[in-house]
Amino acid sequence: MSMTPRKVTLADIAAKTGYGTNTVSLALRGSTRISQPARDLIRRVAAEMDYVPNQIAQSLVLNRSNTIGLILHEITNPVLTSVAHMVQKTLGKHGYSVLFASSNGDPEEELRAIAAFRARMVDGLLIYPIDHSKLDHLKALRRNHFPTVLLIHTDADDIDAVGIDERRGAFDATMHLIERGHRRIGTLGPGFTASIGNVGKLQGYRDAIEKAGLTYEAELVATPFDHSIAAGVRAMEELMGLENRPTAVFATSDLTALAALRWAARTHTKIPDELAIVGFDDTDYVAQASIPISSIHNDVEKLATEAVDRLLHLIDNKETLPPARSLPTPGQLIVRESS
Amino acid sequence: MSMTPRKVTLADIAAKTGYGTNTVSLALRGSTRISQPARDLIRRVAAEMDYVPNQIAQSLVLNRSNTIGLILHEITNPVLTSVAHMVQKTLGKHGYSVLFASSNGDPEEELRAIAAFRARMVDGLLIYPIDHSKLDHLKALRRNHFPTVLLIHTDADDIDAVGIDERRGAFDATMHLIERGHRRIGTLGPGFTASIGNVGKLQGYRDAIEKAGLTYEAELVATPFDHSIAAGVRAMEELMGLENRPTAVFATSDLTALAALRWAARTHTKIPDELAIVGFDDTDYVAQASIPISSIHNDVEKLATEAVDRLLHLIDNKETLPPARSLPTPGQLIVRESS
DNA sequence: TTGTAGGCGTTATCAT
DNA sequence: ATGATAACGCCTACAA
Repeated sequence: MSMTPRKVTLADIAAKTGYGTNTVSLALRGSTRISQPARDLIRRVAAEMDYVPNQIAQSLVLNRSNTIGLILHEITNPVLTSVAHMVQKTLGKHGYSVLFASSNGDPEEELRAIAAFRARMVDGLLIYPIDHSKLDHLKALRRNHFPTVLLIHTDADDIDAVGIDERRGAFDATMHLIERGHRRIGTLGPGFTASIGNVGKLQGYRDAIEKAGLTYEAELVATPFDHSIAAGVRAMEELMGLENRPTAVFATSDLTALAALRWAARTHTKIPDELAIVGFDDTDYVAQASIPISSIHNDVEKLATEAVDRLLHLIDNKETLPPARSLPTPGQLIVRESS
Repeated sequence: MSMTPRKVTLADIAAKTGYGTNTVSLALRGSTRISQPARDLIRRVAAEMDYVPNQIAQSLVLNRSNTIGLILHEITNPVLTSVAHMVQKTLGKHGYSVLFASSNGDPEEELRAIAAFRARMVDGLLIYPIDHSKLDHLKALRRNHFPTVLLIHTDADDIDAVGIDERRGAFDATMHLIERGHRRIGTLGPGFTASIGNVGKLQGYRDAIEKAGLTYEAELVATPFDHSIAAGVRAMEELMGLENRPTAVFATSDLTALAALRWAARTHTKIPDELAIVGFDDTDYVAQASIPISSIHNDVEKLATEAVDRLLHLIDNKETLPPARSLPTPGQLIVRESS
């Protein structure tokens, strides 16, 4: 009957060296209060015994877990994937671990994840919320001095946020199409369903349309029923089946941009002459598509490091609670052959 | 000077209700040892005070954190992203949280992540290791009765593993090309660099070549220098610049398959007549490419749930330490126009 | 320079 | 049915 070997604790080292646990604790943390020889001995023995401080015990007494929570509403999105990656990498350098959860577009799951993380004493939260217009539960966190940074852009001034300025990006993309002479421009979700309040891109599209003196028409807004290319193609069919079909389309994600391209290929529609396409996110897939697609490029690395910096700042100043700051990271339109 | 509100504890509820902390603890956990009225009262008060048990304190005393660690060597890979997503979702249902780290292809980082997670008392580890041939540090975890499941397939019999049978998949993909009449078949990394011992796909390719009585030639193995399509195209140029160029190519990832397709488009090479392509992973991107690409499809959901099940089983039986089991999940070749 | 006592929030054991 | 006490592993304050 084998037993799993118990982890070595401060007490074990104390017993072995003859010092008290607290001397050992101080020595390992390099306190000058402990004599040099004692420190050396203790450290050597600790290394020999393969001692690793129990962070759980540390957390309990220090009231700090060196862990932050990352909640994304969907991990399959390549941009959010990159964000997750950069966040973990950056926080790792600062000695933090990352608890990860995906809310799967379900507000209940989002709440559950927040509760679960708080119960685990996370020091702060980075969250890409499901509904960009329902932020009350997150603002409440801030009011309770719980360090929280949203990974979106928001106009709200009572919550910290670092994120892509989707409205602005959508505006730029649409305006670009208008400048290319298009007067009838469709847009392809997803993200347009009413239940999910992420209307930034739709707003930006509308802003551009109206600024150019064109009229916003609901029939020009198509919403794929899921995140597959197939669904995008189907939505595209609807859009292009209109009596007065658009000559250009702003796709709010690269996946839908590829869907538009796919539809064009199947129907032998010339890109960009008969149909212009602009995407969003600028992934490798659209940049290197059979016809390279124009897209809004976002600096994910910068976004992630700024969000992390902000979060760490909030953690270091959770008592004073610095004024909320919303930092939009502007995207940049990359023009390619598709427009 | 505002203070962050201290979290409510068992003691707070005890004070308010007049019971002892221990009675409160039992009542909240529904012990029948506590009278019905007392339980009701305590639960009501706890709810009113918005009590949430401190899992850190629980972890310390129960010697169990209800947290598992997930370490991937690269999160940008769409398959690993799906795995992460499914793992988190499945474990969430079982009440576990997920600590996530990406090792970025650096063995040191992998070790650091493992240490960091153990210090946080994770109950188990799911890991897609960097080097599939250097598993000693992971086998050591198992020997120490630390529940660990690899997310790869391995022939080793002293470590638990649930993962894609890459060798078999590569074999099937290559054999399919052979059956289509190809005699000179190239293969496109990445994953072939010597430093990273993930040679499963290369082995499978070689197995098929040799089984068919063809000869394995090093010049037919091209390795892109990074994970971009551009790098894949460059590697493809090398491959197709050979004096005796291949008529088919097995791309070990969908991204490189797209790169091959891209190269073909640029050089006006007919697919599949002048060049056949088979990819790996079967993402939406290749299925819906301008020419749909054949690929090895893997059931990520099944893989993730089986890995989680296995891990939970190991956690429940960490003392007895059930015999190691390596469960390959076979991929399925989906034939499309590219071959 | 080192040791002792107390506490972080919870659960388990043993009394009452 | 409920309470007191100790323990998990660590850190801080204070005493020696």
